[in-house]
Amino acid sequence: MKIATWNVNSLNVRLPHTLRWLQENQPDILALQELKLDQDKFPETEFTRIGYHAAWNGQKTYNGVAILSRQPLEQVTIDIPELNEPQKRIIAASINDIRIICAYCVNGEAVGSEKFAYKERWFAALNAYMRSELAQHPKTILLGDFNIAPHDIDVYDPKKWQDKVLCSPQERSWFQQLLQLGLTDSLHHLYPDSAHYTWWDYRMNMFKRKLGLRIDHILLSQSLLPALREVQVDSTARGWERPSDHAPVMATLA
Amino acid sequence: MKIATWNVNSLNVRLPHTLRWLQENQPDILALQELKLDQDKFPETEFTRIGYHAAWNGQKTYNGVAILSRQPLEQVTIDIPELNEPQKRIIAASINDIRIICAYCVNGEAVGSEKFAYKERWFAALNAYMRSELAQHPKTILLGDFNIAPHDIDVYDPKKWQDKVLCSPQERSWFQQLLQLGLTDSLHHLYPDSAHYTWWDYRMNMFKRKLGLRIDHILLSQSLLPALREVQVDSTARGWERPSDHAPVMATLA
DNA sequence: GTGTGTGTAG
DNA sequence: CTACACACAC
Repeated sequence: MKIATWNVNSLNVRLPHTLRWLQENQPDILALQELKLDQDKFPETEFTRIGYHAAWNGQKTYNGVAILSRQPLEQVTIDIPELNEPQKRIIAASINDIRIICAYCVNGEAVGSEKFAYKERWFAALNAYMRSELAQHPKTILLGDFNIAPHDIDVYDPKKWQDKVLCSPQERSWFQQLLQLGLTDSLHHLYPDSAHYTWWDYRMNMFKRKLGLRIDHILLSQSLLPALREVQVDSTARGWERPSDHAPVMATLA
Repeated sequence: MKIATWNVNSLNVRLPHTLRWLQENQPDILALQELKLDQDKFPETEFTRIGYHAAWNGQKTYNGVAILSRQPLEQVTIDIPELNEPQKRIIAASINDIRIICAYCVNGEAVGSEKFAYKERWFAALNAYMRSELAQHPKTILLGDFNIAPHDIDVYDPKKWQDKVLCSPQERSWFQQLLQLGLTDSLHHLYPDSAHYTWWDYRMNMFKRKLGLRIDHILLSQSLLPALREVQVDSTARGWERPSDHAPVMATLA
């Protein structure tokens, strides 16, 4: 089974990219973030036409997440119940016996900012939410844009990024607290010592210069970990015309 | 000699269109309107590279005019001297013994509006300016976007446009007052009874539906009129990708 | 509808 | 650098 995540940074702009990527990579499941389109603007038929079911949690301009799946989506839920907020960052669904949670985590702007304080509260809520999901569903996958680079190996210039947003010790501890619930960072698990970036800033030719961060992740619950075979970042999609600033990440399970 | 006019509606966006049109049509002179770029942003080398001299009167965001010519441009002047205004709507130059005045005339928004009153004042100033130019230069060509459809034949639906801006009796009288200085509307002179549109609103598929207006004109002084051979509107350029809403108009002189 | 500027967000 | 909203012009 192939399961992937991609922050498309506007599905309006990136619909052709998404369709092309699905056709070329044939994942069973694709989690999308930053749709940036309203609930009634989701191009469902474009995906059903090529054999994917879809569930989405849309919002105009900002955020917005979706799950595409070859198999039907069941028990679809949106948002974190405890967290009363208008931002559409979470959608969850069960596909066969696997619980999929697609997340677009808060960016946080800068360490110490108001948005950073919100990021902390948001990750605390995500942690509680995942504790509950894991209790209900032994086979759980949490994937999406975490806006956290968990280790220095995930950063092209760790010194420059030290204590900066996406890389700060606080954020990394929030990420570790998720793992402590019984989740495993699949790419890090397979390749703990190699650099794999998933996001390159649009500015200053960061992609051409291969200067990126790994902030998109696929986290597996313990019962799924033995099935893990491969995790790959498809950076070719970052090189397409008018690309997203993120590349898709795909895990293969036996 | 071939002399043309084109309102490109942003030379930033339409530079490729302009270069392509020059290559394909090889005019001796091309007058451009609505450059929408600042004086220091004009892409001069792009034109010199393909054999055209250029003079321009640039303005950020709005207006802006230029003259391109295979022969050198002399006695270049900008604006209407009498009219103290910041809008860059006029550039004039002498090419051999012909005086070329490129004009982007005021639109006027709606009959009776403040901008319409400005349009009246502006055309009065243009009239005085042209009287002076014609007195100095027997061979004179005034061309550009006049924002006036001189006759009902120049309008796809004269009833609908009756008394509307671009077609009102007042505006048509301002146009006629220009002709009374000794200028001839070259296209109307050759084809007084046929419809030739030069502008189609971007909205409502007006170009596909062939619903346009003739508001871009090439006016010749009396001494040039005997040399007039042909005037053509190149509406194919309006059908290109990401087109200007205006088509180029080209006159051929013996 | 298309363009431009400004502001916000990433 | 890219995307979006809004405002304005045509």
